[in-house]
Amino acid sequence: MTDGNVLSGFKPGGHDHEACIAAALDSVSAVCRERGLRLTPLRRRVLELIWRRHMPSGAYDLLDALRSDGRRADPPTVYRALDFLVENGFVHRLESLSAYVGCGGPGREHDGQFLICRGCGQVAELGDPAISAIIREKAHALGFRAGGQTVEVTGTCGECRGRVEGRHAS
Amino acid sequence: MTDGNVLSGFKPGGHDHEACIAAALDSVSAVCRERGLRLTPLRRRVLELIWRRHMPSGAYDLLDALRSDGRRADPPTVYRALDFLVENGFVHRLESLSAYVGCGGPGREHDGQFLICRGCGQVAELGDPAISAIIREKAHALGFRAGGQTVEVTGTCGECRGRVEGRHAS
DNA sequence: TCATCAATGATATAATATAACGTTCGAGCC
DNA sequence: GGCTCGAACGTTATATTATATCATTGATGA
Repeated sequence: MTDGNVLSGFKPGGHDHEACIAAALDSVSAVCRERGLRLTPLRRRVLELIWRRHMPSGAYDLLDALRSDGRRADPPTVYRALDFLVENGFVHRLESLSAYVGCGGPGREHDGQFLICRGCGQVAELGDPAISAIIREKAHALGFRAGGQTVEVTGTCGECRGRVEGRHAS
Repeated sequence: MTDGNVLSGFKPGGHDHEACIAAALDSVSAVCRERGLRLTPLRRRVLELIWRRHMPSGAYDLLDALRSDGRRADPPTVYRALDFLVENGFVHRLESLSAYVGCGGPGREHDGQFLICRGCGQVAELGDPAISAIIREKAHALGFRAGGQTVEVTGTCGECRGRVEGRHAS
């Protein structure tokens, strides 16, 4: 019973992370070319840093990382890059964490739904139309016209639960 | 096609706001008595302020209001009261606004879903089990055990849409 | 070449939130 | 009543997240 709505899953330790970063950058790069958006070196670098950590990044974490590059950077620098990335759907902001993650389906219109693991800190992104639709419908029934949806679920991912249960099991 | 899952709707201008505040306070008061929780004057006052504004309140708005009471207050004062109110389900925090609203179904276990009107700033709260359930199920299908859900929808309420459409209509 | 506008640099400050420690207050017990 | 204890609150300081503003740079097209 798998479904096709997982935009980005929990990553087991061993996945090819460099390839995964490269694929994300290429994909965003292609969308920018199509749409005439400017993926400047700064924006590209911020996007890369977000993918590289592979877990929600705070704006000030990114700022520190930019400074480690040797680049002078202040808060507006990183916030402007984030604004660009979020507005264009390349990165999502997790409201409940004040943090940012790469979008698993950049260029595709969707409301993201996020599963945030309390154990490992990783996040999975769903782009499940059934969830969006039921929320939109229930809102509509109240006369409310829905725009953007924020759906964030905290809990425990399979891998983390496995670890804990393994430790506690008889 | 109404349903019973609206915990707190958009309030038309003319509703009896004093009664609505009083009812909320009484209800929380009763739950505290049942559970042996201490609804101290400060906590009660913060809760009342939240209901009185009837729209999401920032912590520093509440702080200013407490100071207007003549009371000395600093950030930890209001944050501690909010912690108590949120932990016990008397108030919800809207992550996307960093603001707080009164819970429409205090004492009842539920994941709240919030409709946030961009026009009037008011918020409606749903406690819709179908929404919670589908999110929990989709998460479960990925091996994720869901804890708390944050569901916040921005959009336009019926009343505000009516106003805008009225103005623009032929 | 120059005009223009988007992007970035740079400084300052706003808005939200918590850490740490001291003081008061109230409930239960003697 | 007086004690003890812990929760609530007071108080100071600081951390974290975000934006306003104006100057500068740099790419693009007239």
